[in-house]
Amino acid sequence: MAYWLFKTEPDAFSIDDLKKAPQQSTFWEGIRNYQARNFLRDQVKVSDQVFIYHSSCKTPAIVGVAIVTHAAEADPYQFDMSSDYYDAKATLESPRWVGVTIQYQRHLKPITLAAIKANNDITELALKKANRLSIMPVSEREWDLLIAHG
DNA sequence: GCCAACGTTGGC
DNA sequence: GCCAACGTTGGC
Repeated sequence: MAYWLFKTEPDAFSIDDLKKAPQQSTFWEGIRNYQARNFLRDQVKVSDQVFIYHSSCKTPAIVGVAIVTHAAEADPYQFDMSSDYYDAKATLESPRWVGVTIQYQRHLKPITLAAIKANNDITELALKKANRLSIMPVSEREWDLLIAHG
């Protein structure tokens, strides 16, 4: 089992939206970054644990935990010409973009970016750098530290 | 709203 | 395959 951090803009889709969704689940669509795509396609597995992180908002923070309930599938929006996520180079035979399905687990007392940056025990997490990855791995050690901290 | 950091594109 | 120009992300 592995641990991940997924970024989302709460104005677009927040952890509360996830909690309110049917089956408290959602297909995590719209990832259009190759490094993030590769993680989703190759490494994110059912039962992996996911930190939900709110970005581009007043207080950027890890706000809760979700669990992966379905491994990577083609993101249907890449084929939808009316979608912002449409990609003319993607084909049904070889989809370029994928998404996974996650289910809400629980809220956490928000672990703010400021707190993470100030925590000298957290050294590997890509958030520490000016990293714009929307899907990033979290080591088991740092996951446990963050859970205990928050 | 600004802007630094970084990813992507495209000409050569 | 290099790299400049451009676009996007995301914290502040």
